[in-house]
Parts: sequence; structure tokens; C-alpha cells
Amino acid sequence: MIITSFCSYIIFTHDNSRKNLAKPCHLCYFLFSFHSRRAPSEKALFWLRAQEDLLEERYDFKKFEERWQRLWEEQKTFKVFEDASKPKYYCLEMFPYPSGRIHVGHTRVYVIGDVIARYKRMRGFNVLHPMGWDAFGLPAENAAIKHGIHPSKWTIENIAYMRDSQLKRMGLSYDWDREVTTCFEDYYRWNQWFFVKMYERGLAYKKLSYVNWCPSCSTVLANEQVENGLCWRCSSVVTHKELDQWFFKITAYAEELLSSCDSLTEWPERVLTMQRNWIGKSIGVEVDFRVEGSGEKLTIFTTRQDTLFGVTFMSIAPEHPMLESLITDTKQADEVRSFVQRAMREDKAARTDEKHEKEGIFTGAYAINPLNGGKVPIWVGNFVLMEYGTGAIMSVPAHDQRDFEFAKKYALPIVVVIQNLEKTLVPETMKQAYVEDGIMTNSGQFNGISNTAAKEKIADHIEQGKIGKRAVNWRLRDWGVSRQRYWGTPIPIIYCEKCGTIPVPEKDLPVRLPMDVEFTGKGLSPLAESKSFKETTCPQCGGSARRETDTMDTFVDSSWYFLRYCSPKEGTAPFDTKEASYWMNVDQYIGGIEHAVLHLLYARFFTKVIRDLGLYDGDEPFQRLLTQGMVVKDGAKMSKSKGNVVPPDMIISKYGADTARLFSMFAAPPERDLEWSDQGVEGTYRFLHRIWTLIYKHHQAIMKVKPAGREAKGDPLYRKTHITIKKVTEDIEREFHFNTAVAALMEMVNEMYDYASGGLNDGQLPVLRSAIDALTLLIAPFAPHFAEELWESLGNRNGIANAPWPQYDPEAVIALEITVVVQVNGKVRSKLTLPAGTSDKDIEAAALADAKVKEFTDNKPPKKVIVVQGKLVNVVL
RNA sequence: GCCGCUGUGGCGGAAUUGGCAGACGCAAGGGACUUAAAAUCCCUCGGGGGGCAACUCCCGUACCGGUUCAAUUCCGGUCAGCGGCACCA
Repeated sequence: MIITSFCSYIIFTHDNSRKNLAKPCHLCYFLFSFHSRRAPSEKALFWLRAQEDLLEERYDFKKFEERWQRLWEEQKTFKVFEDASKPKYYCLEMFPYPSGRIHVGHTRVYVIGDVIARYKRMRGFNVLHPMGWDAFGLPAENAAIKHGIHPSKWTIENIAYMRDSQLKRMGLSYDWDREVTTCFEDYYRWNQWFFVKMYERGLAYKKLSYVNWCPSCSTVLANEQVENGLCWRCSSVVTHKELDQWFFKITAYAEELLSSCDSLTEWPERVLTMQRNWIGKSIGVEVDFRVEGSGEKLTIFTTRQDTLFGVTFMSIAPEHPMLESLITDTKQADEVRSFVQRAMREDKAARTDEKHEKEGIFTGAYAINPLNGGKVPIWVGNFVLMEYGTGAIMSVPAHDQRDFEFAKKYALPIVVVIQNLEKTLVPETMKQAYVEDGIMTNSGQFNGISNTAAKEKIADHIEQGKIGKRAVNWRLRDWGVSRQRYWGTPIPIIYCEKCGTIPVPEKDLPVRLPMDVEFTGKGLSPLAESKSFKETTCPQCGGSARRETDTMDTFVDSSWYFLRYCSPKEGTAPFDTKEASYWMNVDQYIGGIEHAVLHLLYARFFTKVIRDLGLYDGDEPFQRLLTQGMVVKDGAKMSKSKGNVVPPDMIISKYGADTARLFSMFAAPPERDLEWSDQGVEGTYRFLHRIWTLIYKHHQAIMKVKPAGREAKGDPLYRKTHITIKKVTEDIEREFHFNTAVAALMEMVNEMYDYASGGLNDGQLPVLRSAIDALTLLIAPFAPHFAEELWESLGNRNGIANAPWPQYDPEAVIALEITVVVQVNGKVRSKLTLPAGTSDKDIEAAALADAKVKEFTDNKPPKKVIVVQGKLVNVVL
């Protein structure tokens, strides 16, 4: 005894990791053998192991959460390799920006992902569950300007804190060996590689254009990064600047990005709608209007070619290139020029606001309607956009509300070409444009047919007469990727006076971000001011040249990181094609709705480009998407500025990671907003205590018995156990309803308390044991440390993380008795308890014989009796 | 304006295929244990009425209407909130 207690002392203190518990540790073995002068007997070994099966009286998470985290890490429990013997499952949460401190609003998404990953692992999947850092970005650079810390130092310190003090303490089952950090050159060099490949294919190009400019971030923004005219990051009012910028030709994939939305059947409809709206496909025709008295043609785009006969004027954008030629030699030329100058001085955002006053001026020129030869005046309109369509529009006041108002304002004619069958339209008395369907009128050979039919016929006519063609217009613009900031991937381009624009050759990649730069926050970006970075030699002629000093939008980094996780150490390519084809697609992607357009659109685009580069054979990266709700507290989104943040470390210290996880899962279904409630956290903490106390109370007794099997079929707790296994499994499988899964576990625990309250006989102990086993397994994805500790105390030595998920016994969930609800005229009047399998006829008879039913039917014969199999009887009078 | 989503107790939320509305939890109230408190355990808990009581009746899922033996669930309309798109030709 002295020896063995000495051994257990060694196990608990010296080898706290309990690594090789199937055998005593070497030191114990040695000591034991030394004292007894023989190898330990089986009996003694069992005693050693039994030490492990002791259970603390009270649930004290502090005693084991860290230990399990360390064990998982040491044993590489979550490290994965390609394994053809198992089905693979790729579970991914959108990776975080390392902003410093996260709060429980951020950790919710990781817990959701972790529950899924742990569940799938127990279901026998080979689960890839990686984590990394979207590490480039403005806050790091702003910190550098404000506090004089280098962005690299700031970022790396934040990553260390978030990883070690926050995420790891949540017990998240990541394969940390696959950690990806986008600001490291082994990652961003591939951004540059993609850039060069895209440049070679004409998918990356530079052009001078009006771009969105955030004065506060002092950089350009993509269209997707402007929300209601404000910067997506800092909410400053976005202005416009004419700059020479790099673009990715996402519009080349517009058609596919739109049409393959239909294949994303496991994405929320909301996200798909937003993407479809954003891409914005308009189908119509382009029509050439000859300018009277000149050889020039003015091309317009319209989706309403059925109204072409009703055109009474045309409008062009102030920036339209034909403007000068239209107004030369006209008497109002100067007046038009001053109007145009005034319009162009106005800010784009203001000009394109709906409430902005629509103004125009007649140019003095006329165009000829190619369908009816009609002569229509050409106006300049401040509301016509050069970026959409052709920069020129036809105006049909009778059938377009905006044109109608413009015509009324400037006394332009109105011609009805689609007649309303219910109430004849008369231009003089019209109060608004008629935009419904109707019958063609005033439209030459097309009169009398419906306007919907006329659309096709007129489009045919235009194409046959070679006066235009069918055309498609997109709302989607090319993705502006140049950023005038330091902390991002340098754009790998060299400008040579002799050779022009030259991409950096592959062998010279990466173009490293220089570390010795100054952060003043004034003037140009640190790169543009760094001589040693800027000055270089031309890779073609060897002459002096200069580097592009803009960096790439950080959304480039996140557009392909999910592929990098498949082979994060790959040094010769962005990723290993074979590994990627094993792991991809991402089976489950989880992230916030704020990326419905931004990141999710860019990542889809990149995947298609990568496919066309021949590196990957899929069309879409994310099979199934879950957009989790935000975490709110005191009625507001959790945020530093609102002062309502709850850091996970605080909850972990007070209640433990398992409570934090369980509450996040229980308080609301994942896609809905979650109200953080301190009392709710207490409640889930109490629940874990309740389980612990129950198991502690019966620990010794149940350790002596084997779990019950099918022979216990008739036992109510056995039945509840299997109902719960079924319910929890189905709730997770069906739309990840973790809240109801946890509720089911609570119900089961309540029933276990009832079951054990009156003492347990020999038949009941095994049933309780099997209930405890099942409960421990079922709660493992939600509260993994808690489950591991209990699982070990129940005599299991291989950890619960890879233990098989329990199966329910279909026979056990069938009730022996059924409760039939009896209604009279649709109102519940009685309930009957009948043996399972009672025929409909017998159920009906029993219902009609019921005293309560007789009272309500007053012994009158029922008009009709409806019996729902084993559930309900409705007696209709 | 167009499109989408949501609306259930004091609160978070259940109700899976049209079949017992309010599971589970929080808060609240009452009780047990305790010198006391904490912890724990038990009971009550949508609204209104009747009964000494076991109990029982009526109303109730934003609002109005419809389909149905039966509607939180399906259909039509209204209102409110949230989100997306919007001078897009």
C-alpha cells in the first residue's frame, strides 16, 4: 500500500499529463518493482489505474481545463493527414483579424465551428479544422503611427495573445500545425504570384478612373467596401478621386458568379440574394441612334426596347466623350459647357443620390430614332452615369417615372406606346408614367401585340436591321485592389521608362515589404517614401526602374487562404493540388453576414481564377455556409466603443471554458442574434454542476456494473437515454440546432435525478451507468474538458475526442404506451393512455367511451370522428 | 419603390410533416435545510373567470379575413421591425 500510494503520488504530481495510463510511468514501474522485487501484478496495475477513476467531489474546472488543453496539444489530438480510409470533413470559420483583444461576440463563431468539428470527428470523419490570421490591415499601421510600434510587432504580439490567452483557453480543436499568417512572406509571396499570373492573363490591369477614396484611411476602396456612401471600416464619408489604379477583372466572371449561385443550395437564401443583387444582371439591347447632320452614332442601352417608339428625347452623361462634337457650332455651347462643369464639380456620391435634383440642358443636337425615323433632341442630364451602360440613355416619359418627371419639368413631349386595357392613357392627363404591361400602340408594325411579346420581336428587328444588338449590362464593377498603405502585400510590378510595365519575374518573388520605414501618418505611404524600396532595376533591360509602391487590398489575402490550409508548408506553389483535391471543398463555412458580398464574392472569384489556372478542379469553394448572428448585450452589438464587451478570458477564469461554450450554444440558434446574459451564464454553469454532482453521487456504484443493453428496453431512463441520443443527433444534423440539443440534455439530466431520487436497485444501476456514458459522449462537443475528465473517471483511457458517437436503439425509442389527445370540435377535452399499437378503431371506441367526451357530446352521435394514428382523436359534432 | 427575413409569456427561446401552444433555461414569488447567509433541493409561474377542494371554463402565437374536423404552421390582406438593392437606363 505504501508503494502504490507513492506511485499514485508520482502520477498526479510528477507526470501530471497522465500520458501512458495503460501502464504506470517508468518511474512508478521502477519503484514498484524495486520495492516488491517483482513486476507489478495485474491486480496492482488495476489499482494504479483505479486511482485515475477517482472523481473530485465538486466540479472544479480549474483543476483540469488547462490539463486537457495541454494533453490535446502534446498528443496532437487534432492533427490531421490525408486518410483515404475515412470520409473527410473540412470545417472552417472565417479567420480573424488580429486586432488585439477579442470578446465573446468573436468567439461565438469559433465555438459553433468547434462543436461541428468535434461532432463530426466523433462521427468518424477525418476532420480538417484549421485556424490562422488575416494579419495585414490598417489598424496595425494606425497603431504604428499613433504609438510608434512597428505594424509587424503589433500584429505578432496580438496574434500571440489571442492565440494563447484567448482561443486556446476556449478548448478549440484546431490543428495548430496548419496555422496560416497572411503577413508572413511565405504566404503573401503567393498573393504576388497570383497577381502576376492574373496580369499575364489580362485579369489584372491598370487604369485611370474615378475611384472611391476614404480620406480618413487615406486609401482607395473597392465598390464593395463602400456602404451607403461610407467606408466599411471607419464609416467616414467616401469621396471620389481620379487615380491610376490596379484592378482585378472580376467582371469577366460576372456571368458565372451569377449563374453558379444556383448551385449553392446549402447557402442561406439571403446571402445569395445579396450576391445576385450586387452582380446585377440586366438583359436588354444596345441601339445606335444616328446624330442628325453628322456621321456619328450615339449608342444607348435599354431593357425596355418595347418602348423605343415612345422615345421623345435622349440624355447623355456630362462626361460623355461625344459631348463636345455635339455642341460645336451651336449657339448654346457655352451654356452647356458651364452646366457640365457645374455637374462635374459636384461630388459623385451627392450626384448619384436619389434625392438629388435632376437637371438637364438641351445640347442643340438631334438624334434619329432608327425605328420610326423620328427626330429627338439630345440633352445632357446630371443623373446619367458614364459608368453604367453606354453613358447615354433614351427617354420614354410615358413609361418611365424618372423620364416622366424630367419631361414635365422641361415641357418635353409624351408619347404613349403601351396602352393600358383597363383605362386608356392620354398623355395630357397622365399623372405618372405607366410602367405596367399592355398592348403596343403607336409602334408601327408592332401595334396590337403585347409589349412582352414585342420585346423579343423588336430585339430581332434591331439585330436584323443591324441598328444594334442584344446586350447584357452588369452592376458589378471590376475590383480595385490598389491600396496606398504600407501594411499589405506589395504589388509585384516594376515600371521601366524603356520597357514599360513589367511584372516581377517568378524567381524574384517575393517582393519583400521593407521593415526600415517611417510611419508619420502624413503625406505618402511609407513605401512611396522609401527610396531603397522604390528604386530598382528593370528585369528586362537592367536599366534603372521604379517599383509600384501600392499594396494589395487585404481581401486578396482572404480570397484563397482556405486552399493554403490544405498544405500550409508548401514552398513551391500556393498549395499542393493533390492535397487540395482531397480536402476541398470546405464542407462547412461559418462567418458573419457582413461578408455576404465582400469576402464571399472575392473568394468565389479567386476560386474560379485558380481553377482556370489549372491548380484546382472545383468551381466553388464553400459547400455549405452558416452565417451566425451577432452577440448583443444591453440591446447593442458588443463593441469596444459601446463599452459592453465581455472578454472570453474573464468568463473562462470565473466559470471555465465549458460554461462559456455551452452558454453560447444554448442561448440562441446559431444564425440568430444572441443576447449575452450574465444570469444565463450562471444557469449553464449550474447545469454542469448538476451533472457532476449526479455522477459523483453514483460513481462508486456504477463503476461496479456494466452499462445496460437492449434487455433494459422497457426501462423509462433507458428509453429517455435513447430518445435523447436521437434528438441531439438530429438537432445537430438538421441545421445545427444546438440550443434544442442542449435543452434535450437538460431534460435528460432532470429525468436522471428523478430516476435516482428513490434509490436504485440492481436492475437500475446499469441503466443509470449507460445513461451517464451516453450523456458524457453527447455533451463532449459542447463541453469538451468536462466530458474528457468525466470520461476518464468512468474508466476510459483513450480520450473522448475520438470516441465514437453513441447510436440510438430504434426499438428503445418506441413507447410502450401512447398518450392520445381527445378533442371535441377541435378543443382538447381529454387524454387517454393506451398500449402502443392500439388500432385506430379501438382508439376511436375508447375516445367515444370516455366520460369527459360523453359530457361534451351530450350522448348525441358524432357527425365525424378523425383519428390520427397513435396521436389524436377529434370528435366532430 | 423593389426584393428578402422576422413578429410566440416579464426575458432568451421550443413546437421537426397542419394535430396537446409556451419544451429547456433565465428572472420572479413561495417553501425546505441553516443560528444566519451562500450553495442545494422542492413547489408556483401567459391572461381572465368559477369552485372549500380534486379541479374546471373562457380568451390567447402582431392585426384583419380565408381554407380545414383541426392553423404559431397553409393562403390573401394590413401593420411594425430588421437587412439588401435602388436616378441602373
